[in-house]
Parts: sequence; structure tokens; C-alpha cells
Amino acid sequence: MRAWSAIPVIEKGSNLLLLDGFWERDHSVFNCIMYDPSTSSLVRWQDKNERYIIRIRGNRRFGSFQSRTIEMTNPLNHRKELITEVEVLDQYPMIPKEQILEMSVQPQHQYFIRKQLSPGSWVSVGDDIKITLPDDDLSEIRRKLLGETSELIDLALENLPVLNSKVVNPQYSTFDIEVKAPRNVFPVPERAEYPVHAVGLSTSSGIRKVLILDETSFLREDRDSLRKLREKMIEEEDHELGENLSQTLEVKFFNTEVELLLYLEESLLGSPLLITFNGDGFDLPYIYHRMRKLGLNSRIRNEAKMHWELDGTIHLDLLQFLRKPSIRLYAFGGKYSNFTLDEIASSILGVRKVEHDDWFDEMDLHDTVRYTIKDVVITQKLFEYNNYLIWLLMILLMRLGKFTFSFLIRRAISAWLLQWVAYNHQRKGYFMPPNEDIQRIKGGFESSAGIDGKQYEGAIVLDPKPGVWWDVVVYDFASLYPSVIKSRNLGYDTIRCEGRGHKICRENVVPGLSHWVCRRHTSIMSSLVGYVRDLRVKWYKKLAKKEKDPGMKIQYNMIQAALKVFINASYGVLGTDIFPLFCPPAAEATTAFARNALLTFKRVVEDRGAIAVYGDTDSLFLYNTNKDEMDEILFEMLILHQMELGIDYDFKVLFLTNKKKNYFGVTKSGGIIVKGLQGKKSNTPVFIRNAFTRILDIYSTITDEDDFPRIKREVLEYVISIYKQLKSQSIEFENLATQFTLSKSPEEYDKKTPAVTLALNECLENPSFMHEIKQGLIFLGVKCNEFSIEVTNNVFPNLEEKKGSLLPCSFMRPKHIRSDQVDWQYYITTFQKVISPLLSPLGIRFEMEVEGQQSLNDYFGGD
DNA sequence: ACGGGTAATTT
DNA sequence: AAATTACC
Repeated sequence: MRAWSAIPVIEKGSNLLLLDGFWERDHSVFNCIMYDPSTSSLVRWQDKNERYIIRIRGNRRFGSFQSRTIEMTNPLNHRKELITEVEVLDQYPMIPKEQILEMSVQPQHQYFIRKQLSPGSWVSVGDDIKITLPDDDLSEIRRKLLGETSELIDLALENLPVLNSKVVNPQYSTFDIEVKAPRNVFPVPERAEYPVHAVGLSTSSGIRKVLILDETSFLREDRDSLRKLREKMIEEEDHELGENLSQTLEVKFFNTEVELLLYLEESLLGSPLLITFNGDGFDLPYIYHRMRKLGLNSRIRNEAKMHWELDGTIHLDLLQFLRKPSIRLYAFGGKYSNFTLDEIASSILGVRKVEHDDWFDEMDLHDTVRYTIKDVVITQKLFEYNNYLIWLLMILLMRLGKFTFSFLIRRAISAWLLQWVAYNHQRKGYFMPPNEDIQRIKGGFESSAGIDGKQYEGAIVLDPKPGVWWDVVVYDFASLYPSVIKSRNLGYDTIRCEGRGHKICRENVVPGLSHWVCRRHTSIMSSLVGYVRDLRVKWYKKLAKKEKDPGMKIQYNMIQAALKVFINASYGVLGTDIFPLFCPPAAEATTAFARNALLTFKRVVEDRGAIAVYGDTDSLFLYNTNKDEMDEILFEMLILHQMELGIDYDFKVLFLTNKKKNYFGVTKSGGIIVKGLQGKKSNTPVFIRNAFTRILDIYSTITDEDDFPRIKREVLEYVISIYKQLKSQSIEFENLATQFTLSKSPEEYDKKTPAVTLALNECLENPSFMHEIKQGLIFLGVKCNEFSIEVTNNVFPNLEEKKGSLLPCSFMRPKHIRSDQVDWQYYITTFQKVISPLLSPLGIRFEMEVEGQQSLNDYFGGD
């Protein structure tokens, strides 16, 4: 039984949002899962005509298996090949897996690819399933893309109506469980040892509930605590969350955990969409195992590793989606960097962080209720933020990449890209050649990376010219790698092409490499990347700018961001060996053309007298430019090299040292840009980061060169004040803390790192902490005088220091440290080191003017 | 289960 | 030299 088998089947219907699909276990029938906004529920339609097909090259027969032979084109040589399509029911024919084409594409996606259906779009079902589209006026896009290849225009015309069709906001439920685990014990879902004692429940229809386990009936009699709860909520939650929680919240008490859990499941069952924060990693598996332990039949199902569903609903684990690097960086501009609900919500919503140090066993009823419901409501706010922006983004990504909802939530970007590319191979009648073919024909890398462990040569970073530069304009290529892929027609199919008529292609060389690029055919990847890039730049960015309707403006902006996700990932996958279309020459050709583009631009600009004071990958920092001349050069780059450039920053003043990827400056509009400096990094103590920011604030007020003395005075005064705090050891431990990440899984550590020692140290005081130690765990540590700890467990089985041995340790968690244990000298040194790039342009010498000033004051007893 | 290379800093 | 964090 699968979770989605519980969704009611319909024979006919229209205006349905296609979200997902699955094959019956025996592959006999395909089920499409759709959201029906008219009833706010999920419906299922069974496609009885479509068969589950595998493809094998050549004209073949496999015993009793139903099969037919079709023709498809091999993109490597543009020849038609005979392909056998075999109908698969319960079992596969006896053939080696390598002979099956496109094994990397999931069965449910094979269905959508064969039917050329885009999940996320509106469909009607009956005898068959069909996409329904509004009548869009496509003449304008045709006009805008005039001069582009017909392939690119076709792609745009096909995809635009789907992307532009409306998105409805779904009905949903969200919940969060609290487990009564002993202090500092992490409840492991598989064990489900501790009772679920509180559950927060909230729905889009306005239900706000907290379920409380109250075996003694003691809590519900506690009128005093309940009254206090309302009062506190009026004071805090109502105000903070913009909710009338004190009025709408219902607290429900249960005599037994069994009753509570059954009630919880029952409440969630009717919902089309179940939203959680870490539901795949904790809440759903915990309830599942807990119910089994209590002898109950759960309707939660484990579909795959880190994929849990509740019967009849679609489960969205927001954490799974938001933690994807591509989403975090390109869709949300890197606003959050830790993946806790608090951090993500506070950065996206601007909600204040909720501290709750108290363990649940020590909390009063009213605090338990408040914290429980608060997490749920924050999850909800996150989902509803900016008129369901996250939902909109998700639907758009599905429409663009042609993949299902659960695939979107749970798979990485390279999987998205593959599905997108696979769909578009089928669209053109191509099959995806096996990677062995690609690598055998195209060969390996011929460049080598400058960095150990990397495969091929990447970007250029120019040596910065140290100094203070006034009036510097930063020009950068608009999406450099995708532009190169598009304009140079790069792809696994076009690089090092061979065969009759391809002699002319040999002259089309890749700069600095022996590769050449096809002149006869357009690369599949190149036209896909090109279409997405053009759509973004020429269409949606402009639409977003001029759109008046706020709802549509948001949608256009989000489409623009979603397109960027695809653009930015499309280059990277070509160079990763696990990607089924991995093609070394195509990957290194991309960076080679990109290096060439940057150097060409540099030469042209310098011929006209500008000075490139710095540049990295796709940008030049130019001093002594003239706007009109630059416009001419940009035009030339566009016409001669099909490369589009724009202005990134316009610096009033820019500060460079001899270090690459390190600079700061003040823009003409008074904004501060700071890159790479230590003071920005998360592994710098908080108080130093704060001081760093404060000094930059002072810098941002600079007017001209004559203003330096004022800036110097203010900065010096501030730095001295911090130095005094350090000397008098009056900085809170929390602000001394540095962040350490356990970036690998515990078995992979053979040497100690601060994160490792912090983890071991924590285990000493609290042995059950072992279970919490996993990849991605973040610790705060304060540098302290060195001490020894005994390794008491085998959490890190491959550590040099075995169990029982002593380990030197120089970090402690802020809560456990005393002032006399803090290594204050380290903080003074680090403070000086980190802020020194901000002091040296002003001519401030730390030893003389900060430390010296301090001691003179001490001596003379001045302030 | 799965973007890439380049660079600086710390242990 | 390896690990971590940043830049693009």
C-alpha cells in the first residue's frame, strides 16, 4: 500500500493542478496526482493506456515481452538508430542494466517525458490527460527573440504559456511534535523511546490547536496556568506573529498517548498538503515508530529514505527544500546560512528569534503550549510569506524542469537538470547516449586545475593592485558560463564532433585547447541554456520591472529567480563525473572560452586607457573609465563576441590589498560592499564581526579624500572602546563564540578539529549527546586555555586518539565556560588581525594607537 | 546521493 | 596537508 493510493480516483475532471504521479507496483497503471482547487482536495486519475517502457538500442526481441521498434536520433552523430521499446510489467527482461537507455531517469518521470507533460501545469483528464493553457499572445515573445535560432524561439513559445499560467494557493495542514525526552537527550525516531507529549497543529482554514498529553488530568484542572497562558499570549505571540492566538487557540487534553496520536493522524488525514519543518527527518518517522511501538497501525508511510508521506496527502518538508544550496543562494540570495526554523524564518520573515533553553520537563504548561504552537505558526508564516512565494517558486521549478513535487523537494539540482534535459531530448526525438559513449568518443580533460584535487582549469583571478582607488566601476558578464555555452554552442554533442561534413568544424577551435566545436548542429544543452537565459534577461526581468499588478510582479520576479537556478547549475553538471551527461572537454571548453572572454575584455578596455585594478572570473574593476567609451566597448563585445556585460558596482572608493577575493568599498549611493574579509566569515567570533560591521558603517559616511581624518578619528575611538572591553574581560561569552561545523559524517574524521573536540566534550557531560552527532551539526565554541579530555566513546571510530586516550582541547561551549578559562589573549590578537585591513587604509597602527593609547591612559589615569 | 574551480585562513 | 569558509 502506498500513501497516495488513498487518494480518491476520478474518471473525468478539468482545471486540475498536476503535482505528482506513480506507477502501481506491478507497473500496470500510472496514477497522476492532482490538486483540485474547486474542492481543495487531491484527486487521482489512472492512465490505463500508457505502459511502463524501457528502451534498448537495436532491433531486439525479448521472449514473451511485448515490444516494438522505433527510430530515434543519436545526438553524438545525428544518425537515426533503431530502438526497441519493451513493455515491462512485474519484472524486467534478462538484460544487463547497461544496455537499457536512460536508466538514470525515474519511471514516473519516464511517463511525463513520454507524454510530454509538465508537472505543475493545469490539466484536464478523461480518456487521456491534457495540458490546458490560457490563450497567450505569443507575438511579442517572437518579436523580442527576433534573430535567435528557431529552436530557441520554439522552446520559448512552448514553455512560456505553461510558466505564465496562474498558480493557486493550496489548502494545507501543518504540525510539529514535542517529545518528552530526558534533558539533553535527542529522541531518535527509529527508537521512539519517549512519549509525544505535545503537538502543535495548524491549518490554512484557521484551526490552531495544541494537543497535550495529560495522563493525570492534573494540567487541565490548572486554571491558573491556563489563565496565565492567555495573558502571556496576548502580550507576546499575538503581537509578534500578527495572530490572534490568545483567542483562536484551542488546547486539547488527552488521557493517553494512544488517543493523542490517533486524534493527530485523524486531524491531518483530510488535508491535501501536509507541511512540516523537518518532517522527513523527524516528526513523521517518530510518530510512525512510536505508533507501532504502542501497537497502533499508522497511516504514515516510508516511501524512500528521507521521504515520508501520510495516506492521501502530499508531504512538503520545507527544510528539505530550503536547505538546497541552489535554493538558498539563488532564490533567497543566501539570506540564511543555518538550517534551523528560527534562523530561516527570522531571515526570510524578519521574525525575532525565539530562545528556548528550557527543556520541556522543566516547562510550565503555559510555556509548553506557547512554544509548541509558535513553531507551527512560524512554519505556516514561512509558507505563506509574500502570498505563498515558496509555493509559487516550487510550482515554477516543476514547470520549468518537468519534474514532480516530491522530486523537487527531495532531489538535488543535478537530478533536476537531468530530468529537464531528458525531457527535451525526447521532445526532439533524441535519446540520451550512455556516458561511456560520450567519454569514449569525446575523451577526457586536457587542462589541469591549479588546485589539488580538482579536475580541470577554471577561472582567472587577477592580482589586485593594492591601494585606495576612487571612482572604480565594476563591469561583469551577465551569466558568463551560460552565455559562453550559448554563444559558443557548447555541449557534449557538439564538442569534438566527427563525421562527414564536419571538417569545417575543426577550425572552430577552443582557445588554448585542442578541442573544436561543431558548426553544423546546435547543441541541445546550449539551446536549452540559451533559451532560459534569454527568457530571463529579455523577458521576465523586464516584465518584473514594469508590471503594475503586485501579484504578477511577484510571480515574474520569482520566475526570473527560478530561471537563474537552472542557468547557474547547468554548467556545473557537465563537469561532475556522476552526471549522466558528464563530458570533460565540454566542461573545460566552457571555462576556456570564459577566460578568453575576460582577457579579451581586459585588453580592449586597457587599449582605451582604463586600468583593471582587480577582476575575478567574470568581472573587471576599472579605474579611469569614460562612460561613453565604455558603452562603445560593451556594444563591441556584444556584436563581436555575443557577450553581454553590465555594471555590477559603482564605487565611490575601493580598498584593495594584495589579497585576491578580499576587498571592501563604498558605492556612490553610500552602500558598503565587503567581500572575503575575515570579519565577514561565520567562523569569526561574534563581537569581532559586530565591531567589523560598525567600523564599516563609519566608512560608509565618507565623502572624499579630505574626509579621511574624520573617519580615522571615529574609527580609532570606537576600536579603543572595544579594546578596553577586551582588556577588562567584559564581553559576554556568547559574543566570544566562534561557529564550528561538523561538515563530514563522524566516521570520516581521523584527526581532531574544534568541532570534533566540542562534540566529544559535550558527550562527557551528557553521554546521550552521541546520538545527536551527525554531519552538519553546528557548535559554538569559545577559545579557552588548553585542557585535556578523555575520549569516552566511539562516535568518531577512525580518530587517531582511540577510546580512553586523552585529547587536548582548546574550545568550550559558551554556556560551560568561566571567565578565567577564556583565552583572552587569543581574542585580542584575533581582533587586531581581523580589523587590521580596515585600519591600515587609515594609517592606524594597532600597537601604537590602540594598545599604546590604552596604556598611556592607564598610566595617567585618564579615561 | 550527486554542480564547478580559485583563494585565504586556521589547525 | 587538511579542513573550513568565502568568491564567482
